[in-house]
Amino acid sequence: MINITLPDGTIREVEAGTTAHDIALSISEGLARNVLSAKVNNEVWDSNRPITESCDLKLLTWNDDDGKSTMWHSSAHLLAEALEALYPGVKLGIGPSIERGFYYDVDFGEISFSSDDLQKVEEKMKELARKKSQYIRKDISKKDAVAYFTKKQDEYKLELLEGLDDGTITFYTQGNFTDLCRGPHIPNTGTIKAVKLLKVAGAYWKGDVERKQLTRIYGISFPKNKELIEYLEMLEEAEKRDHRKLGKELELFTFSQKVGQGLPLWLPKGAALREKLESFLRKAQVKAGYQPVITPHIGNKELYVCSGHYDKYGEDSFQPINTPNEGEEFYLKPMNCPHHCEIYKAIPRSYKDLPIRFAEFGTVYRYEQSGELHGLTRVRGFTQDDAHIFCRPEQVKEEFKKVIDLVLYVFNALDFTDFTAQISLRHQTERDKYIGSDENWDKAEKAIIEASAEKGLDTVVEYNEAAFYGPKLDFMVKDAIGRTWQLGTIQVDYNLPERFELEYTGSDNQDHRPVMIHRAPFGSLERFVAVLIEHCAGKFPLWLTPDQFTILPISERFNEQAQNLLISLNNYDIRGFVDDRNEKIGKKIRDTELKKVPYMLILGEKEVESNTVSVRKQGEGDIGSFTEKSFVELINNQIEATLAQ
RNA sequence: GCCGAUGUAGCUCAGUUGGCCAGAGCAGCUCACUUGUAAUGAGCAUGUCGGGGGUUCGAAUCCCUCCAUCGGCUCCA
Repeated sequence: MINITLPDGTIREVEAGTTAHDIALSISEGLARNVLSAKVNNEVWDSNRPITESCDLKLLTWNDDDGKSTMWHSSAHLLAEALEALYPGVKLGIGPSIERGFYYDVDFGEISFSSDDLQKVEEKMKELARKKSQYIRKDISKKDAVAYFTKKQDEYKLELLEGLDDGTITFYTQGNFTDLCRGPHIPNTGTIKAVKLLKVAGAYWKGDVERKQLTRIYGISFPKNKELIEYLEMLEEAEKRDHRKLGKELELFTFSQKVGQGLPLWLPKGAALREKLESFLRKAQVKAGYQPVITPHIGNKELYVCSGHYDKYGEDSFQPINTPNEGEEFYLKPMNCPHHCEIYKAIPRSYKDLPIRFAEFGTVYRYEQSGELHGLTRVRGFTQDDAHIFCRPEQVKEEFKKVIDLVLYVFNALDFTDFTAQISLRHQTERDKYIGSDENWDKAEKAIIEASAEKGLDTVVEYNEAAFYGPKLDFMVKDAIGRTWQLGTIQVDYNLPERFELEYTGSDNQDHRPVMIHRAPFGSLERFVAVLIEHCAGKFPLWLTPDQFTILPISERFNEQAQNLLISLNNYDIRGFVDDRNEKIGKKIRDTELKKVPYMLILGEKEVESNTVSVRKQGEGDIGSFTEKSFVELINNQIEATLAQ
């Protein structure tokens, strides 16, 4: 007999060889039906794999991430089975589950496979799923495994086998398909009730640019069709919110082939939005003790040789700018920090001066690969809300806390309420790949962890995710439809102070090296605006939106009064315009609704006589008549409520 | 950069067995109406059919090439 400890602490004494499925069945039949896999001592197992020793056991269903992964991994196998049935002779790479769904990498040989073919494969998968074929696990010797795939002429699986030790190899079979796989899998294909193949893409074998490119087929599956429909609706919603689409519709930004790939052009409304964001942060930064600095868009090659960026990225940068002076080369600035280091060096610094915080909305240029460019989220010229804090090692924690406050203030004002902070630390054992003393690293890592805890952040710690020059804290933000974006970042840097030989005079009258902190609450304005657009579906917070109201005269007769009202409202520092087109009021309202302008002020005979305006709220409708003053109050109160704290 | 797909008016899209001056809706312009809470009506105009080259009597349509965009891969200081 062995003891199985369940998550609630209860212990079940059962015979060795009992399966997780048996345990589930002893609890309820419904549970047993829903169990996809099980966690045995923290390792995910097939639910029908015999348990031979006492252990902790957690049954996994669709509600567990590990349960979902099991299902998706099994779906990948089902995809492979369908592909083999339809395209005999295809060679298979790997087919894992991913964050949302699964994929399989396939070598179709001479056959060209495109998205038009997905439907057919999907149908085959559904047909195979209905057979409820069991996923059967089998231990196999390396020799037999190699023999199997040699016969099948699948060089990819053979290559995978090379990296595996004899005695650890398992095969899984369902229906007519057998795959090299460590598992685990769901009990049978019948659980896969709904499946959708989403896209086809190229992917390098083993992620290596030098290797062959395989065809990757992405898909997702669910235990209920309803969930698939909901998922597809979510994708549709994401498409509607796409910042590239909304950016065009709302006239925020554009791109021009003539100007160049990946170089965004901000239209007046987009520029207004962005300036609003900048001045918002600028104000907050002044309060937090930052000093604005300004640096040029290019820098001498020597600057980047000193910073180390030339060595690392020189080849992949925009090509150098040459001057009539032979041998003189300038580069478009890819980073602001080297410039800021030189500002730090311009004046001798005392320990009493620290921390020093230099802030700049610095536009930088990076030659991103053409295939990487994507709307505003990945561009070749962008503006960072950059700042560098130079401080003493013992000040790192306090500075971190201040930066966290600033980031939280920004997120709150923009309605990003759901986020976690990722603390990226060194690899736990391999320490030689980092620059800086162990002592300083320990100090900084401890400072980040403590600062995050003291600020009550919801954190996850990731080892081996630190930059080579220091640990960092990244903010992972969930948007309105559940997608995660990495926005703000705070990074400790020991490298640049070293390379630029930055110093300050300590109380001991000796020279000391300051610690540098890079931080950017937005990251880049371009990327941030993109995320913001998708988060709020183009309906920006009132304080930020380019046009807060539109004045809609009932007929041309009231255009003049409308203009006067506009001038008057502009005096209160609120923004809007008059729709003086010769159109019916219904048409003007419709157009304004579609432009997502928050307030519409309707002005006709009634209003002129009573010296009021009728106010209509976007998405809600008529909210009654207001005097000019009460409307201004309405707007200002709403803005204050968002920005206060 | 790589694999695959796409590129027709400002926008969304129709138009391929190669063949009359390349089409529609919306937006735009003109005129009429002077309008009361999500589309007033009539009329007008709109294109190097992504660029270049080729095949052909004839190309938006077929071929080559370049560019851009989209989906991924790789990359992301």
